Amino acid sequence: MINLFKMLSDETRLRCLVLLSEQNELCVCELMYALDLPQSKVSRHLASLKTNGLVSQRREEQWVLYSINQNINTFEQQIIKSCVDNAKNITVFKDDIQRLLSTDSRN
Amino acid sequence: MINLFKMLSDETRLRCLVLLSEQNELCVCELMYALDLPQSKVSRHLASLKTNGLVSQRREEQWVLYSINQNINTFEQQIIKSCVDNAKNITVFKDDIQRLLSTDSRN
DNA sequence: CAGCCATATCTGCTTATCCGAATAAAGGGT
DNA sequence: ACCCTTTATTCGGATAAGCAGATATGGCTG
Repeated sequence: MINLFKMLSDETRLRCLVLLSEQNELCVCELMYALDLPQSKVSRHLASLKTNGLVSQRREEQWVLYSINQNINTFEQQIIKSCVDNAKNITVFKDDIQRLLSTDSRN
Repeated sequence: MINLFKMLSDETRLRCLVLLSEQNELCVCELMYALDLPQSKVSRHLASLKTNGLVSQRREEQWVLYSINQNINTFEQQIIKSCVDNAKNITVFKDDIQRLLSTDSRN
């Protein structure tokens, strides 16, 4: 539990998780674009989400696609779902999704 | 959200919240006893839970009784409930409750 | 009012977390 | 082989968080 909450207590990671929950799979550059954050920051936080088992990655050509790990336990699912629901009322998260959908940010 | 998760990402605070969820009201010395932790640690973490609006306190004679703040929002309620449910499967938390109930730790 | 108990806070310290900038690695296309 | 794009990692520094032990505060009791 502690580790899950540590992962959720950083804004960058929370925003990544919310976007990934909405979108199945996203590459780092799409997340960078949607979050409007520098590459090293996004990549670093995705790495820690992966280390803690919350996301998984697969490579497709030059991109690395991240998604919510399908093997997370019920508790983790519950909490993340609550976050995603709650995020719908919060400007930051709504803006992220707006930006994500606004253009094709993967080149 | 971030603040809630920061509060939940420390073991001492999480254990306090779980105990308080089960027991309505507890004074610091009961929590110290149940958690088997030094007074300053328990008090410090209760203070930060209070600062972040998760618990409230009232004084009764020589004791200060803490309880889950009744004004927390739906999201916070949801998350804390999930924690309490999940804690039922985890040894640390079960032991805390055992110790709490084992004697009258308030003098 | 002195002493006791419960609790809060301060002090000095250690460790964890986060950051941007720079560099490395890995694949694709020419 | 070389360059370009995408992503990962390393580095040094800044800030935050956590701790134990000591001290302070505040109510109660004799």
